[in-house]
Amino acid sequence: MEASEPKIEDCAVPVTSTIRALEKEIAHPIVYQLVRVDGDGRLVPATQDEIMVVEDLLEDDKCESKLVPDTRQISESCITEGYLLERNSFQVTEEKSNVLVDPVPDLGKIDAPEKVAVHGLAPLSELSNVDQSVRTDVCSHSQDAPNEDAPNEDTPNEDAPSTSASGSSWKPDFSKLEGKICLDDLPVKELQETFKATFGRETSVKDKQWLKRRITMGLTNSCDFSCTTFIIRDNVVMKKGEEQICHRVKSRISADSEDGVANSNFRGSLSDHDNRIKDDSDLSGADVCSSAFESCNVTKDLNTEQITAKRARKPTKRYIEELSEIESRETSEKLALPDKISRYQFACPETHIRPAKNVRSNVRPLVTRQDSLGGSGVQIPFVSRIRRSRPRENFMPLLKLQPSGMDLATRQVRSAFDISGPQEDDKRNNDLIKTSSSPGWTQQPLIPACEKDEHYSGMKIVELENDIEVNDCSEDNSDDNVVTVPTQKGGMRRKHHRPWTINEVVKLVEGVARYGAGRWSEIKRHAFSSCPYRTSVDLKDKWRNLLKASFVQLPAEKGILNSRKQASVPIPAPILSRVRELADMQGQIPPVISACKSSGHSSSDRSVHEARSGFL
DNA sequence: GTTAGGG
DNA sequence: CCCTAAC
Repeated sequence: MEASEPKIEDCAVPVTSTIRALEKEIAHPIVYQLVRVDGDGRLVPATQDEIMVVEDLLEDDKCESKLVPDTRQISESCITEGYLLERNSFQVTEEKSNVLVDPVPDLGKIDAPEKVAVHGLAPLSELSNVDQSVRTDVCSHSQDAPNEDAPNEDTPNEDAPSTSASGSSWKPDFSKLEGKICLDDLPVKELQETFKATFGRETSVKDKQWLKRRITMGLTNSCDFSCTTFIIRDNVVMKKGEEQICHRVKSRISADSEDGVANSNFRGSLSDHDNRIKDDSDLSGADVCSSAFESCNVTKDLNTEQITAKRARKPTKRYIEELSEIESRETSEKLALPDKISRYQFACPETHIRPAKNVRSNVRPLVTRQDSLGGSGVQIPFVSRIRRSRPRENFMPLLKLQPSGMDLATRQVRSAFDISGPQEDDKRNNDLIKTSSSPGWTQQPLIPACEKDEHYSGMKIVELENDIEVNDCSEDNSDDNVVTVPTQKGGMRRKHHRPWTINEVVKLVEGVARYGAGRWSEIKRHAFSSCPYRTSVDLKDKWRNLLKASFVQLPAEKGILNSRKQASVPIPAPILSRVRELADMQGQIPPVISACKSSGHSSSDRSVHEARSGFL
């Protein structure tokens, strides 16, 4: 998708690693450097113009954040740690902590480097080694940091604004973290409190799972927290000393165990992606944190040794859809996406699906994804459950075939009598069948009077048969011209839905008898060479349906045809019997039904292939 | 390209 | 009939 686009930089994913001195008003400005990842992976320092562009973008972004109360929620989905900034003293404002990546370069301005406000976090494994004394310097979330020295633990931010995005002086309050806290044990209210302490804003979310995930993730992603002596394991916040096996635990963020709801869903829908599971033990912080970047080919400098297990199989569309459903369900609780956000999505052009690892961690780096399906290559916010198949290609012929307001049945009836019906190109045989379902008629099905089947001849045939019947048989013998001659429309019209005629059914059944079920190509070649509109898949499908119908109908095997008042073509019972017989021979009989078969056996041996089937 | 199966 | 995974 991406690669197919004529791009200048050969799929380079422009990523900024650092931006320099953009925040003049900040006490301790972040020192970034703006670079662009070149096609070969080199980091190209940004030009002055590019920096200007980014500055503007950041300005916009800041304004935007003020308008959007809960930008952080999005950013959390986008945040990707894994960057160890060069300086050990950096300041991250709320706005700046949002990772805002526009992964799809506007072709019009490819030279402009993509704006990336890097989350000021090193991998947790490293940050946790940071001396606490530098904590406030390292991780203050406030712009002016008035009380950066003493996060007041007695008054846990009761006056903190509900939306901290606009440069509030909120600081995380970890006073609650004295001792162990098991998030699982907390009631919703407590969780909400903890949420507030963690994020500095109120939440009305009652979903415990969601709260726990948010808190865990928030703490894990928080510099402040990681600078403490606490770690998180399995929804339990505990002192580092108490944690024995903390090595990989601290990286697991909130992994499966806590992620009850969502993860179980993932499990269900992902059961075929086995390697997911096996990755379980391999996960490390760097792996988790960098996985998103990894997908973006930015991992060159980052923990590349972790990048090993790749998913072997591409996920199915269904997987993507279900994933989207889960995500949308989660995000729907939070906020409506501002338009701006969509421009800042973090999505990896290389992968329209996220690696499974990302799913498992609660970092949700992809708000949107590349949708290569349907060949559009367009980036869409979510893969909603839209119609999967491509739109009907040639419905114009269909419209032509069904002119005016005449409904199908009427048209068919008319054509049955009126030779000069509008659809002369249609085989009248088709119309014969359809007639049986027409309103005015008794449900007498019209059986093709095939010479070989006396059974059919025994059936009562309605008046109009004689005419049509001939046609039907003619089709049976040499319908090629009729079928193959589509119409004056040019090219063969491939109707998207052409009801199966009895004749075709018979041919199919005979074909199955002759070549065996499953040899659809063979059957198509021989028996349906004159029916180009029946593909082998069609034959298979029809056979499947016949099979089903036959066993449904068999219990009440009247000699009559199914006189159900259905619009579909009723299949004569004898044919169904034969279907069943063939199915029996070919071992296609459902075990349940196989017991009660063999009763109508005799009635079905009328066809030419009866002898064959007999000795078979 | 074909087959099997789900939708 | 469409779509897709597997073969």
